[in-house]
Amino acid sequence: MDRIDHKIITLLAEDCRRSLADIGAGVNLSPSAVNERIRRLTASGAIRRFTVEADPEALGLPVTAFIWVALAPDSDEAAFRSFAQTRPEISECHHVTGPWSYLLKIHSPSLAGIEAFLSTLKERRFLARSETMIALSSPVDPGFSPRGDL
Amino acid sequence: MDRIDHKIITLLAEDCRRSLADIGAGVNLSPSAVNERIRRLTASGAIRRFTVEADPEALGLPVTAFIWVALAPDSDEAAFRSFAQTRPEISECHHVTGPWSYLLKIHSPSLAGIEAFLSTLKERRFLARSETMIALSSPVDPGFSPRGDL
DNA sequence: GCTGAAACGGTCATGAC
DNA sequence: GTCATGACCGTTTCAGC
Repeated sequence: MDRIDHKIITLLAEDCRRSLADIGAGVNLSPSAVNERIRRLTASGAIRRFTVEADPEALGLPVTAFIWVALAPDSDEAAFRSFAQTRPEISECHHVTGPWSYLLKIHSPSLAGIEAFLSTLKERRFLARSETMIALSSPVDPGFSPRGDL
Repeated sequence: MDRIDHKIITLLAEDCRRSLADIGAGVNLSPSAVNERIRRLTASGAIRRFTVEADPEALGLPVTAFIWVALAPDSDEAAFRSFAQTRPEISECHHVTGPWSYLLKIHSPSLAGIEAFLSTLKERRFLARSETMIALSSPVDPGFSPRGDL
């Protein structure tokens, strides 16, 4: 993972469809050398996946919400984590320091969808308490990259 | 934006390097028809960009932090927004409901980097107050897609 | 939106350093 | 071990329908 690998990842992040020749011109390497580096970066996990950033609104998900979750004392934390991984509306789930257990980022078609999601958390007895903040606008946002089939 | 466009975006999100023929097989369309749809989805902004998801740790950014920001009463909010857009360590910036003005997601090489970032916010007189939470682990996280040159 | 042909680009074997 | 060259072949692209 040297400076060249770094540059390659930056170039791919901007546009992962540029040709190996283009990238090679940017890092003074032949297409095949670039290809080999990309193969290694992908194999090592430095590049997780080639994907598209979509506009959540275009996908019918105009509401972005952040939910602070305090897990119920008797809840199964491993179960919560796998729950989070299987719900496509959760685009992020972080175990964080501070008074809350987890921070979730949710994409939803409507506020009613957020309410329904909170109901699900309650039904499954994960929640001790929670706090929800709605994103009004997002000057910087990676958007949405659907995991699974939505 | 019909069901087929939706499916195409989902398939591209999983792996945007699959061939038009592969995608076509998944949606019962010819490669050229798929290509035309992708072109339209990109032109309309439904697909923002073709990119790679990188592992922040591999890029030397093992620390993920969320910073709640309350803007100083006399601060220039437009300036804060463009500041946020130009700082590569900010991977998300959301204007949110609730007691705080903004939520930032930061990738940093170290805790010292977070401290330095907070100092910058103070120096620029953006901050009334802030609260920082460090991500301990992330069961669901899109990772990092470098904007700009880092 | 499909078909078919042409241009392009990714891939891999080979050889140099 | 890493990289460049060049030929092969799958893929994208575009014209015509």
